Amino acid sequence: MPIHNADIAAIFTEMADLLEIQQANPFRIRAYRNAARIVGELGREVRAMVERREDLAELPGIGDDLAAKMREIVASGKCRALERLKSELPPAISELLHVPGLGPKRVRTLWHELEVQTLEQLARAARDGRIRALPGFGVKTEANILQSVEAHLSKARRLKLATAAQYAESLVAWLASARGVARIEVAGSFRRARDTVGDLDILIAAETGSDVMARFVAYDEVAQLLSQGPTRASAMLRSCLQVDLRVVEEAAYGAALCYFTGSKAHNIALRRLAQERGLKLNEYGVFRGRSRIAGDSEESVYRALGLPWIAPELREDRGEIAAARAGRPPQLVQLTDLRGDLHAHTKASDGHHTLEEMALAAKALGLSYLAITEHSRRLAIARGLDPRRLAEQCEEIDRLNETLSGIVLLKGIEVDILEDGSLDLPDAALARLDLVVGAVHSRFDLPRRKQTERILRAMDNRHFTLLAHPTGRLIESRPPYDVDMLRLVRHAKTRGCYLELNAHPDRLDLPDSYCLMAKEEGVLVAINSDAHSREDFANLRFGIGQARRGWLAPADVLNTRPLAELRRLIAMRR
DNA sequence: GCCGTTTTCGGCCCGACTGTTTTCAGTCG
Repeated sequence: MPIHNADIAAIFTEMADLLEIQQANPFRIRAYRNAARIVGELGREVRAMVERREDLAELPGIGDDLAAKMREIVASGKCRALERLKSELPPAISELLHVPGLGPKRVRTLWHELEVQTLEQLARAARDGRIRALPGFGVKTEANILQSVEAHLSKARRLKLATAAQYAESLVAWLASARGVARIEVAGSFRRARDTVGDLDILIAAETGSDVMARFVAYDEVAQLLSQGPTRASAMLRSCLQVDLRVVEEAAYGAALCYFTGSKAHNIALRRLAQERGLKLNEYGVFRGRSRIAGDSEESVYRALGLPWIAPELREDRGEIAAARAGRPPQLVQLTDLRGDLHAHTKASDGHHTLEEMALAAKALGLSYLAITEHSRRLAIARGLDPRRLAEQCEEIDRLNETLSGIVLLKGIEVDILEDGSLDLPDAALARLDLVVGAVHSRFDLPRRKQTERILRAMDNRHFTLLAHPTGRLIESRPPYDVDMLRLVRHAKTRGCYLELNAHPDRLDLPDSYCLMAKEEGVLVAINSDAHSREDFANLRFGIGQARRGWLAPADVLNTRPLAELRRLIAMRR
């Protein structure tokens, strides 16, 4: 069985959970959690690194011990240390840790005193009223546990970023009109533009006497108030989205924004930096002794730590602090840097608007070119084009371009990459297009080597310009197909073609770590809407968010180029 | 378990809220 990074990360996470219940050294536990995160976010396959005999211990946060465990897992699929831990503890007990309100101490007590080892046993013990008698527990805790378990069994999932944005924007509008609110922002993973969001962290700067907390409680989408203090409150919305609200004074707003934006790993690294400088960093500011030396703005906080401001999308402790420290923080691409969009559909296939409607919508967004890329004939369900219909559309585009001003339509196609790596339309049909976007829409189940070679072969076609949604993932619903992305990226480099970052909120594909890989390998990425309607161009902002998470600068993005340069970049390989 | 121009040992981030307590432990972010 080939071992993927996610498998290794899962093993380390489980070890951390079990060690936590065993009340092991907390820093040892953190080392495992840290390692799980590092491996999970690593752009490269650990398996390949092992095969190439690279030194895993060179990864920050990975030492000799964890490197050896990773090699063991790659070689055998197992980790003896985990097997040993599992033999010392009930098999399913780590599930209990994931119940809100239960940490290692309580799980341990439940296990030792009541022999509770599974979620079902936990629910039964709560219903029987046996939990309230335990030391440190009470009637209320018991009721909370029961409710949490039942909610947990019905599983609240993470929301896609675009979905969370809808809930966030209406709640923010409601809160912003409260008395005495000076500033308000959604922090957390939402601000970092993660592709999914577990909860909303809303930060507010307000005068004393503001009624914002009361207004929050009165919000009509609040289903349940989970906790409420003078400065902090949590609620579950009817949409099953949890919202954490925090109110601070303006002088602390920057420090609090920094704190609640995270990530946790980034915050820990910042605090460590503060400590090195003899300072203390918390959500109220940067302190030297008892005096606050920074905190009203994020810039002031970073400055006090000797750093330039770091964009939220970078704050994952993936080297951004070192880069900032060295005076080389990446200049990140912005929505306004985009000059065009290289992937869109019209009524001709499965889109909803006409060529002209799409062109005018793109122009209204400030774009100066738009590639029309319908599906090809193989995708019959989307009314994919055959050579004849494609030729007709090309003529229509030529005619339309004569009347349009301020926007140029490019002739393209989203051609299916067939199972053998050939393209779904003959070369003669592709040759007259401005660009060819290739995409995998079938046989997601091919083994890694075959899937990789399929796409490599497609890139070998001299008309191939751009690989659409390169991993094929659908967020929260379909995993990526198994493919060697590094080989794809390097092949794209040698063949002079490019990768897409599909901005559709269900895709956000390339994922951030592969954006970084493309950047490092010198392959340009096109941030495309894959619009099927006029409204879909708005999704470009989510693509930009993912690109920024992947450290992409304007120069790393294909469609920041003016049209003439874009044509030159596309033509180079032909 | 990791890490290191102060260190190969001894550190490792910090505060709010809840529920259970009579001053604080546990959990969470």
